[in-house]
Amino acid sequence: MGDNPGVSEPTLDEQIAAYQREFQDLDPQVEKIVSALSRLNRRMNVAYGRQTAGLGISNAEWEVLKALVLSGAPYRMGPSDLAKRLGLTPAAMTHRIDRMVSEGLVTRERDEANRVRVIVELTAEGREKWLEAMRLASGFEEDLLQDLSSEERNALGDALTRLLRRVEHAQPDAGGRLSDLD
Amino acid sequence: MGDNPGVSEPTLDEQIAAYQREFQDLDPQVEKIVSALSRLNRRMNVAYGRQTAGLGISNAEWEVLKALVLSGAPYRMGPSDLAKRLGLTPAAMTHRIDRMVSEGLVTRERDEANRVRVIVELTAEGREKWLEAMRLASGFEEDLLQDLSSEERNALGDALTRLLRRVEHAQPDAGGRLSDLD
DNA sequence: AGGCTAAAGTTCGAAGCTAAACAGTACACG
DNA sequence: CGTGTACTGTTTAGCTTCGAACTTTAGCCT
Repeated sequence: MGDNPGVSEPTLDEQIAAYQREFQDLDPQVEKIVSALSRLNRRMNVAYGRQTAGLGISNAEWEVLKALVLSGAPYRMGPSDLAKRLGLTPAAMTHRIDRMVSEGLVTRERDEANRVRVIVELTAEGREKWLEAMRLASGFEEDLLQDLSSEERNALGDALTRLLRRVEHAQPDAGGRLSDLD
Repeated sequence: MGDNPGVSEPTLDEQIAAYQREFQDLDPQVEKIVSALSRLNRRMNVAYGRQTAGLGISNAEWEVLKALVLSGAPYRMGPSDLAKRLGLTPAAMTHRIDRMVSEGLVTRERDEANRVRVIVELTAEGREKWLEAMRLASGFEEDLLQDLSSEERNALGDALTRLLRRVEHAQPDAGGRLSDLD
């Protein structure tokens, strides 16, 4: 009895057809773009998750490593800045840092110049982990775009940045804590 | 003291420049696409979240409504099928359905033909909520793509579906519960 | 039939997150 | 100076999720 095809993974086109059946005022061209975007992003996150898991770090930890590396040498940030950057509450950041300190990926110390602040700093091991993850990720990304010519890549990048600009302008970040990592 | 620009929201280009500084083997064209994809997706999810919140439902609930509507009339699915569709464990599904039943969005009843199974069915109110959310979402999406010509939209949709096909082939869904909604 | 295996859904305990209350520190201003 | 105000990071309580054990039912196999 078990097999029930079509439930767990409808094709993109099937899905769009279903949407049109249920909601006529839908531009299939628009919906195709939006659905593909969403789906693509999710698959990619799964792929990243597997790669980082293979290195013994979680996706969450990888995000912290990325933020620290992107901040540039000497790879230091305060917990609140990290939290803003990752789109988390400071509370969540506290726990994440706890974990990462105990795993030797970062250190945490008080800022002697301003004793309210805490400095989270990447360790050599953390940097190494980031590098390994980065190698895997960039390989995967290169692979993903393999079918697109350089012109197509340019056009794609251009279209996406235009969409991004639009969504960023349209929404003045009312909530406060919206920006986050990629 | 407070203001610390550049920490909470680096420009896409700034970010890519930083990546290149730290990791030379990186194709900026590729990274631009990937970063824009990720960022764009996140902003869109935030926007969806606000819209559904305005309707009194959570993003999580909206996903369930979408899955049910997409399944077609009579808008019924089992909890496990829903869970697979949304990429959740059955345990999480149980609780979500509890909530939605108590809010009148769906009903839950045993399948008399096969008493192991449970049937989750959309209520009229649930369908109405879906419709309202859909109207908002499609308006937002139309707005988002406003700057792109029809040719550009076609090219974008085409490029994205090609990427999607590639990522779906490259990863044979080894984990089992990977597919989910958009 | 009688029992074995498989599957659906729920329940239980642990992990991670959020929002809100709570400290501790620095700076401004009377 | 000393007090008020703002800001940083941690703690606490509640919610959602996951992984795994458990219950109930269905179908198979001698």
